Amino acid sequence: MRDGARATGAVARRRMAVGELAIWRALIDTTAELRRILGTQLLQETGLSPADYQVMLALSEANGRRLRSSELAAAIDWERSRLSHHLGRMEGRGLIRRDDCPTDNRGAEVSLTGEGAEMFRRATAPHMRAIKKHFADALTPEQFEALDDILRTLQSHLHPEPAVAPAASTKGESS
Amino acid sequence: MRDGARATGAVARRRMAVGELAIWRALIDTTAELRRILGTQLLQETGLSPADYQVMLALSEANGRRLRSSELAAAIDWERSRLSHHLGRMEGRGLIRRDDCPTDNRGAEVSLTGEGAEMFRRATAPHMRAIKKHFADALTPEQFEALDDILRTLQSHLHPEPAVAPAASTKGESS
DNA sequence: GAGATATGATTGACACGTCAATGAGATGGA
DNA sequence: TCCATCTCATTGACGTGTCAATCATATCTC
Repeated sequence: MRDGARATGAVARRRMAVGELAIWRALIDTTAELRRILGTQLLQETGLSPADYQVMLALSEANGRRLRSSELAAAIDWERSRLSHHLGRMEGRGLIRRDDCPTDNRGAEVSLTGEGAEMFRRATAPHMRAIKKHFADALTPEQFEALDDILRTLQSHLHPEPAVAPAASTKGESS
Repeated sequence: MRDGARATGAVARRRMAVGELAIWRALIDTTAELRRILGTQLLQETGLSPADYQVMLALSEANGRRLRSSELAAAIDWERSRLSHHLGRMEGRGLIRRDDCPTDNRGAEVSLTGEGAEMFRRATAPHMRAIKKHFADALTPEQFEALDDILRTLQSHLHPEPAVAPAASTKGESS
């Protein structure tokens, strides 16, 4: 009786279990704490905020080490206005440059300055070490495997593949 | 050979594996996306931000439904100045009140207004449904169990228990 | 090629978070 | 009692994030 939904195709109408809610809260709290710890350490040791690092990582991995503003926004999944504000601040600090785009006069091409590239280079190793220390060192290979599986499951739940033949979805999400 | 550290007490000096870094990024990205989705929905459906909700949840669960400002900050793990700013905004919107504390003239006692309590009450069910829909419905009981284990492991790694007899730690963390 | 529309990017207003400084009251020792 | 010191809470400055509005250029259609 406790599970509520029993028939195979039944819509799961039961309320969320208290344990599930507790795990949700633990997930949010723990990841927030990890972000806070690593973000503070990154800023203090390297002068770069996590946002700076994300922008510079995308640029340093880009083809030709430069990206159109909107490509950069897509690469790191930011709103364009957020990126525009942030690039303005980073430009003011001399970390990045914005040049006119040769193929589209509306657009801008963003690239690291020499100083920015050097700062990013120096930030990488300490940041990796911090992730290892506070996150990776904690978990066993089995736990990594389980976490990988969980995250893939959550991602495919958030972004269900558009079925090739959209006849009968067994997900029960719609309706 | 692949694991690098073999001797039982050896300090793990190997670099983080690329797979571990990928899982770290997936963890950060996925939780950020979940927070964004749930936060947007909460705000649009109820007019409360996730921060509002957190404050109001702590107040509604508190003994006597009121808390000293610093107790509230501790309960939700916020800096006091952040809380002070946020309470100022919430007070302006009529969600909470600050009264003088009878036992300590420095302090303030925070409580929900009638309107605030009613807004929180109305926000609860939709928010729980959203967490269920986007998070809880995705995972199997086995995945919940694994996630619970992983989060507990991460927490105890972040906050190692001060050993009763602090003689020889086998953690290998220090020096 | 002229006008409607779409797109790339920026801006302004405002909510939010952090840090350092401050004010105001409690506390404890001479 | 008087003063140093601690704690509670707030404030101001500034960096950050979101939303709606804007501007300029590109593109599409006739």
